[in-house]
Amino acid sequence: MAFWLFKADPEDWSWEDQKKAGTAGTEWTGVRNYQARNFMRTMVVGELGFFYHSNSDRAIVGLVRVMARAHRDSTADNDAWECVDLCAVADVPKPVTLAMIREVPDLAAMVLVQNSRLSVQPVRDAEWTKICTMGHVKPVPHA
DNA sequence: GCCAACGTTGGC
DNA sequence: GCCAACGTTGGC
Repeated sequence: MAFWLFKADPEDWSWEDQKKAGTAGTEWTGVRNYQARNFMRTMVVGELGFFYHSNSDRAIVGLVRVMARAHRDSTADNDAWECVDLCAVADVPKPVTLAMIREVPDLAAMVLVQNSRLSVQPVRDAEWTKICTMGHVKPVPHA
């Protein structure tokens, strides 16, 4: 099971919006980048990801779970673009900011740090564990 | 609001 | 297939 990170501009789609959307899963629409799409294609139902607020917040604020494998993005005007379905699983009680992440040498290799432009990205196991600790996240079982 | 980094487009 | 020009993202 792999871990992921999903970026959202909170002005477009915030963690509050994700939580209000319920537990059935909502389409993670709008990705128009092949690298990000390809990562979504490899996702499996049950995998977990961080929900990251870009722009004004710049922090990991929640955990999400993959509820459906990649399928056509209904908001796209061609078949090239796909999305997975996600649902909110848990709050990060103490949001982990980008600034905090940058201060931790063990997290310097994170895609979040290395490539700020990629909106869907993998997270290494050790990075996942470290950030969960920093955020006071209670252990969430893999579904 | 600025700008660096990156991805995409299109001319050749 | 290369690369310059352009648009977008996102950190600051």
